[in-house]
Amino acid sequence: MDIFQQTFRIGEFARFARVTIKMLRYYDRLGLLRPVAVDPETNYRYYSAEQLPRLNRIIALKDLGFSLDQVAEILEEGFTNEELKGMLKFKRQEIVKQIATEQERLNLLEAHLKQLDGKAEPLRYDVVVRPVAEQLIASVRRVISDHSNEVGSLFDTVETFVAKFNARAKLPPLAIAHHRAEDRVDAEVMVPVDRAITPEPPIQIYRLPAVDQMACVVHHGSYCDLKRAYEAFFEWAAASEVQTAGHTRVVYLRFGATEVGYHLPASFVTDNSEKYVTELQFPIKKVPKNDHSLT
Amino acid sequence: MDIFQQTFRIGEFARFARVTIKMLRYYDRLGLLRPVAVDPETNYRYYSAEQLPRLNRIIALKDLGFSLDQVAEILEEGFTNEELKGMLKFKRQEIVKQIATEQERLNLLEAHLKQLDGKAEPLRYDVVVRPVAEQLIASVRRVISDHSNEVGSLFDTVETFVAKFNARAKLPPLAIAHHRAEDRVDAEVMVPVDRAITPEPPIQIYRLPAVDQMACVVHHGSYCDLKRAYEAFFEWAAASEVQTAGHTRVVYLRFGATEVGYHLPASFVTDNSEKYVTELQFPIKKVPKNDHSLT
DNA sequence: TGTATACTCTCCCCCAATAGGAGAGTCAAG
DNA sequence: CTTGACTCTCCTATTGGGGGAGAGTATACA
Repeated sequence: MDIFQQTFRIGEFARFARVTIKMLRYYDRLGLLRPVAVDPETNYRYYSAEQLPRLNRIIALKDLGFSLDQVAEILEEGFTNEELKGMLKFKRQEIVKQIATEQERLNLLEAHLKQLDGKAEPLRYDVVVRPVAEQLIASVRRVISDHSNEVGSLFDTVETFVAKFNARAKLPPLAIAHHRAEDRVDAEVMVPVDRAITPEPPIQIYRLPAVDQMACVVHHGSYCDLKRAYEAFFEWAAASEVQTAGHTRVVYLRFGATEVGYHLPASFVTDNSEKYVTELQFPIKKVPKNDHSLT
Repeated sequence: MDIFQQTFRIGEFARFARVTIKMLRYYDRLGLLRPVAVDPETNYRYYSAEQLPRLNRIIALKDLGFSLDQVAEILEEGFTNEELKGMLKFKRQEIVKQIATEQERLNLLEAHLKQLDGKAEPLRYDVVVRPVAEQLIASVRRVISDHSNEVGSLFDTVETFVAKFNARAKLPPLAIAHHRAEDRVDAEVMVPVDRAITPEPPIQIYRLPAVDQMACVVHHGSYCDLKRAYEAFFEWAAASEVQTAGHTRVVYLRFGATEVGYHLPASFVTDNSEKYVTELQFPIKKVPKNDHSLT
């Protein structure tokens, strides 16, 4: 035994390197840092001081945010400096993105706090931001009286048309108010379809575009109270410093005496309104402003 | 069956809510969101549109960074608004801290990139920042000639003294250069002890303070090359925008013909220097500057 | 009425990077 | 020889689900 091959047992080595024993065993198992010797009888691991630089490199890379798999790869493959720089730059992108999400989360939280401020009772509405996929729809658009039940008959028209082709997709019907003025509203009602069927005026078939950032609020109860949901959204939007970026979609998840996705009955106006479930969807974008958080 | 109790199967409900089926089943298992009905024969889960607000609340809270356990707690316990605000503020602290760590990681990465820049061969040294615990040590301090081997005999003195009390802690010996001028250096050599023994001049016993942010560089090889490790650290420090904040500690992990933690032999100067392992420890602090990333 | 297809169920394993602990064996000192 | 500190392997748990197997179910269509 060369005296220079003198070695440490795992606990001592861990103390010197300021890592835990568990980590050393784990790195051994991964093949990241093998002990210089293992007693075949006792399975005791023996480490040498010369392994400290390698361990330090492992920890340095780990601290930079690389996974242990990636660390292993970097240590094994003899990457050139240029390749390494490429990886670091990629990692940097990831971290920047990560910080952005955290910042976003922080904004959400601040908005929530602001909304809570000065209110005694808990919030009734939760605004959730999610991407919404593109969907193929059949629609009809008309200027109607705001307080009539003409919307119901419009839905009836489209649903009947779609039913003829048996092309109803299992998604809820929705509506958009393109323009609103003095009790008149330019409304478009839409019914999802599962394939492109031939349109027949006034019914159109097209793809309702996907929205990446859609703020959604679910309202439960009569339509009379729907404005509360709108108010809740606008309050949230002000606190979150976002703007609407497109038409609001009103999604009818449950209405009248029927579930969404099925044919509308004539009894649309019977007042079972306390059971209605409606989702408001607002496409949003951030209010442009100077952001000091990232370079 | 009341027609208003009409329900969705899990797939349809998942589509409407834009969550995965797996998530719904998982939330069911956690008791976060139970289906309104489960067929006792088939175990099919049936959901109602009225559950969407609750699901949305779950998702909103999750998006704020709460764990599902916490979400469950918030939903079950009827927290007052004040309590909820407290929790949100606590969460905010956590996120701010999280962002700070990510920012720190980013700085590290930038430093690494800068260091890599313009160099062809891979880096020889890795700087690792870690906390170092307080340790009780026996030390002796003297102004000695820089190139003499007086350090060796100083260690010898202290180790011998400590050995008398059998108080040697299993940690490596270290040294600090308090002042250096023209081939003369005011050096203090230290040997860790595991209990307070009575000092005997010139030997002192005291607690070497803990350092929260210690930049560590391990050097492997002859002491002649140790300056390269210093250079590597200072380069890193410049790129990381940190300053040293205290005396540099030189930790002798392997030296001469002996491992650390044991008695120093007289053969200290025999040239087996290519096997030496030395760690330089630099207490650091961040360079104060305006930080726009956090309010 | 049979069948094809889409849907759902439970159960089990997987992810990353460890931490904690059980139960057994080992080392060093007194 | 004993005692206490150390080490070993193996198992479990963490978070928030994803993937898939194998079996059963609902529904539409012929």
